[in-house]
Amino acid sequence: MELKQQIYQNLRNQGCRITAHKRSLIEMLINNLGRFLSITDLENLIPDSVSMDTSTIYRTVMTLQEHGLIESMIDDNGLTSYMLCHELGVHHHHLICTGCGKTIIIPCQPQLWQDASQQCQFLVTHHKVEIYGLCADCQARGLKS
Amino acid sequence: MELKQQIYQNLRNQGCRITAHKRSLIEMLINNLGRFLSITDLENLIPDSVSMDTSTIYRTVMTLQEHGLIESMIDDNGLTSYMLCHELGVHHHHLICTGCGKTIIIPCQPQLWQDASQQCQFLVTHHKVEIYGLCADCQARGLKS
DNA sequence: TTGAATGCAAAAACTTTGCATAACT
DNA sequence: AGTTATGCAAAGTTTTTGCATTCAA
Repeated sequence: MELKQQIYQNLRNQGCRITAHKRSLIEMLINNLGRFLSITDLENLIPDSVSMDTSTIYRTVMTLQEHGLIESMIDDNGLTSYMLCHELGVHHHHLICTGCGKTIIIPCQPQLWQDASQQCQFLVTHHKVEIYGLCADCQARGLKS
Repeated sequence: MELKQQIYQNLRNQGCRITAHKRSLIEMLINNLGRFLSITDLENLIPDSVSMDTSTIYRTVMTLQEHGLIESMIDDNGLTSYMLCHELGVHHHHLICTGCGKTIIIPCQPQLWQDASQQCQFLVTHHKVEIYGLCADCQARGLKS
């Protein structure tokens, strides 16, 4: 099934309605697969033909998150950005390009902190790993970090 | 030299004045070494004998951060917390107890991303690694994650 | 004495909420 | 028809800023 249809189906299964606004927003997220988008980014991506209130964007990304369809990331300024989950349910992390926003998936390697946590009997519940830098394209474009 | 004096010296060297307010705030941070404190935490820690405006707290932690004396961390709600640097200049990460806020230092493990980044020619500039969970004490106290 | 630090009040930035209306199924 | 979603406006939070005053060196 096409990604979009999978998402619609997932939402419908839990009583969500597929409105024109949700379609637009999901469209924008699909067009930016692999790139984190802030609320402001999303606002700017809304096509002129659509009028969507900011509160609707907030509410919609919250819905998508509750359904496990998007992953989020908090930047150094405390602002949250979102993107459609890469593979539903597969835990991973990202290399995040500060030039263009593109991300590259990297596997999670919990063994890297297992020794330390076991040693002091620390019970790990969750973690945050984000690697920032410049992707090959942005380096080629001459962007500096 | 005592930690407090080191901090004062460092600030003085760059033209900062050691005011009564800064002393109080640094005192609070020293009393909570190894524990991240939010702005609200700091406000609550101000002794009754001292009156300090919130804007002063913001400005002071910013000053300390500019001088490289405190490290910060952004929680899942986008709120920033601060603590005095463990060892100035030594890069590391933390296991962070969500029960009591205590942290345990763990070394940085660049092998987490080195393979992947080299493979796709991604130039890493900085990164964020935070491991959350419950410390031994909080588990013993019966706290659940 | 002079420039940095502070309090206060106001504004800015971001997010959430209540309610009447519109839209989906 | 019944319920969810939306727009709008208002309020809530957190953070920043301008300016007159105070304080450290």
